[in-house]
Amino acid sequence: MNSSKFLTGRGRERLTLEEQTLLEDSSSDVQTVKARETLVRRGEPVCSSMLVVDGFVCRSADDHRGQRQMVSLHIPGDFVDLDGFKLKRLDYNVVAIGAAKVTTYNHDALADLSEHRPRLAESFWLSSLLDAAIHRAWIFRLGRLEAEGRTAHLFCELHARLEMVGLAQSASFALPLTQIDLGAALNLTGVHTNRVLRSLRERGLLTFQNRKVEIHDQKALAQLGEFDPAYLYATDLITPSRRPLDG
Amino acid sequence: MNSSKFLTGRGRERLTLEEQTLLEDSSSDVQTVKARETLVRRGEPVCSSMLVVDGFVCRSADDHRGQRQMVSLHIPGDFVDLDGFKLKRLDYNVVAIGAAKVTTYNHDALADLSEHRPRLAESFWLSSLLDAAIHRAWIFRLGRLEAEGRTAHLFCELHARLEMVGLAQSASFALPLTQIDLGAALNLTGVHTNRVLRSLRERGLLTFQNRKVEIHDQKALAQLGEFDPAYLYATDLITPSRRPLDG
DNA sequence: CGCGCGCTTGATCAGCATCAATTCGCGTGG
DNA sequence: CCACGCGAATTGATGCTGATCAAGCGCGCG
Repeated sequence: MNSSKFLTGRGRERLTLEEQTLLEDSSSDVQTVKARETLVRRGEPVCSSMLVVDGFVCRSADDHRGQRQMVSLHIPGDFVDLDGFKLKRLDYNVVAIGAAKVTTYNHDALADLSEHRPRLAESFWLSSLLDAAIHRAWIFRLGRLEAEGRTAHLFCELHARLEMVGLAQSASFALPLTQIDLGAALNLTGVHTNRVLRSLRERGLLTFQNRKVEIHDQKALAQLGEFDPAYLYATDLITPSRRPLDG
Repeated sequence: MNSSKFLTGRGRERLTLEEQTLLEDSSSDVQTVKARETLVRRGEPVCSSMLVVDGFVCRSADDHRGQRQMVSLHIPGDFVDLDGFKLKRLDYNVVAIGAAKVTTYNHDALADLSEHRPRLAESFWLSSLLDAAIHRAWIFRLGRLEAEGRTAHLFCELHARLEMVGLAQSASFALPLTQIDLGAALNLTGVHTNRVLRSLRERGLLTFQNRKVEIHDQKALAQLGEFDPAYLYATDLITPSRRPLDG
């Protein structure tokens, strides 16, 4: 595997090779974490931030009865808790979904980098802005779509995001979530998630089996989920049409 | 009214007076906008960002049937669309709620400021991070709480945020939302919002009448809404216990 | 003074939760 | 090699939360 691979994503393609290398050199060795492992607990002070190298990691919050709400889902190339760099503690738990690989960046190193390399600081900010945009899409999804639409929308988002970092072959991708995990993201019970998936399968839109998604009718799926990928700012990020603070 | 008043909020109390003045000098004159006015439309290119000076402004996204989902609600001192500075277009509509006053910051001016004043750039980033944290609370609220809890949680959040900028007298504050607006934030119909408000009133928790909220039992309200204000990072922001990048 | 918007209340309906039971796949140990 | 155990998937029956439909009320404003 190309060693610079875990630096792509979230607009970091726009950094110069030197900047990418500088960033990568500040990261720790790659650590492998187990499925369902809680990596950081809500409220704890943090002094480093985590980048997903392989697999999926989510942020979640628990209600009074211990029920989990997934508040975001991160793919390779995503920082999971970059906000900890500025806020020094997290308002969510960080939990691995399936086995995953991560690297960590010490906050001292990040402070050093962002002080001397404004473009790196800028890319951190950009990453946070994309996070927020994705959060807004999740709010929209929970609020305005019903079960099938929510599910369709999430699959469209994941497909689009994975495609941006080269992890989706045309219309299929690996997704190591259980149906209950999916429900925790979509605010559905496991039982109902199962029924929705069956419906989507029977309608010829997609299959989700053996931790693998195959999208059979992307257009219909996007329509059902009212999915408009504009909020992922894909073209803006990958094509550096106009660089900020720089000619 | 103190002219520096509209600079407080979102951690900008931590800036030096000089930095606050510098920022304020970059803003346009205060503009008054009408109730329900759409200030920026989703997808349009933007070249300035807006700070709320007085009143309330929300971000919203519409579904296929034109139904609005409010994705965030901004109070005086909040930037509404600072992400437009980096992303150059918005993934949401900006809509005034009730009459409001705003100032705008030209993106060129912001670029200039953040280039020469890293602490200002940092405060912009921090503001984005708080936005994201609030988004996550909204996701949690929509996902894990039912109607009464959602409503309680939102009122707790608004009370806490308004208190941070000195706009809540102990347990009451102005809130120029209709019940339908509230429903658009909470994902409830106007009819059900009305029933929930009645229930909360009858239980002695709060009243919301004549665009004014009075909280009668804050503790019970917080418990019903499972509200933990940690995600607002209030103490961290107002008490500069440890300044980043600076002694 | 009447029109419209927001608030209020009642009746019915639908989406999804909940409860319950069975099956399937897979790793583990006898 | 097979019995066992456990988590995940699947399916059926029933109930609750909140949507929808409908109607009346209060009040500010043109």
